[in-house]
Amino acid sequence: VALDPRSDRPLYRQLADERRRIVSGELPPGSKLPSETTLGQEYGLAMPAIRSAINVLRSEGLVTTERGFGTKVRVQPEREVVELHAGDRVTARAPIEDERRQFDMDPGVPVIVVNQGSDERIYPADRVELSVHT
Amino acid sequence: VALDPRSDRPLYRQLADERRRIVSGELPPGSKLPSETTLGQEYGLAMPAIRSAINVLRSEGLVTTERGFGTKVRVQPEREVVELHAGDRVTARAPIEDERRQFDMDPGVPVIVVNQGSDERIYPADRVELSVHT
DNA sequence: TTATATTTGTCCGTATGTATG
DNA sequence: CCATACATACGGACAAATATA
Repeated sequence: VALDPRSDRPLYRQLADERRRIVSGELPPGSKLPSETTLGQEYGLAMPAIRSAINVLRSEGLVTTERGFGTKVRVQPEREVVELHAGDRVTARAPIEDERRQFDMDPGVPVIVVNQGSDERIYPADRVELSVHT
Repeated sequence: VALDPRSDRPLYRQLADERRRIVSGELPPGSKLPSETTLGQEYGLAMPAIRSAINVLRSEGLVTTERGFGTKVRVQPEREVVELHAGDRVTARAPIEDERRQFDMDPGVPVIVVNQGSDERIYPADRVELSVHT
């Protein structure tokens, strides 16, 4: 909780280290973070530093932010099991804006791309688990 | 190239639409973008808007930025083919900072997680292509 | 080697708009 | 209607890394 201004690490990255509390489950999915102004007062930082830290957590898919409401720990959706078949090739990447809109994806969530021959299927990575048939 | 200040879409997102030039290949991997100050003059925007637009492209894995040098179209590494086996389960997500450092990953690149039983393997998504054995 | 200019990184402060409750 | 909260955009300042002369 103590930020060190003399450290080489920028303050907003030190603040983003509070992700420990999310990863560990101390802050459960759906729980609300303090507002940006509150965080600014608590840590003695101005808006830009606070927003940069939250941006880091958002790009890591750990939190979601809604305008006029606030930032909360992201709730993961149910995963649908998708069977892979012989010859399938799988990659993943960040979606471009069109794909994020099309699939209504949260920031920080990748897409999984499955190719078979010339056929290509795209899935939001947080809504599927690919499984190799036994 | 024409930004519309009266549009509902924020200026930095309109500017990020220039990603077309990267996706289409008009700007090939490795090519350098104009500096932030140059872009600001060209589009009549101040630094924050320019930086926000570049942030979007960076989080989409389309460009990389080096301090003191500038921003260039990201060069994709070679992909190693990794064979999947019966019972493997595959997901993908954004890496947290520790993982990005550990694997020396560019911003905007996800990790692919392969589980088999209690065993878990993690790969940088831009350096592998998973393949289901025929 | 040294020095300088360029370029991005990291903060601050402020103002206005818009969505939510 | 009002208060709260985030989104967008402007401005400035200094530091650090890189490239160039």
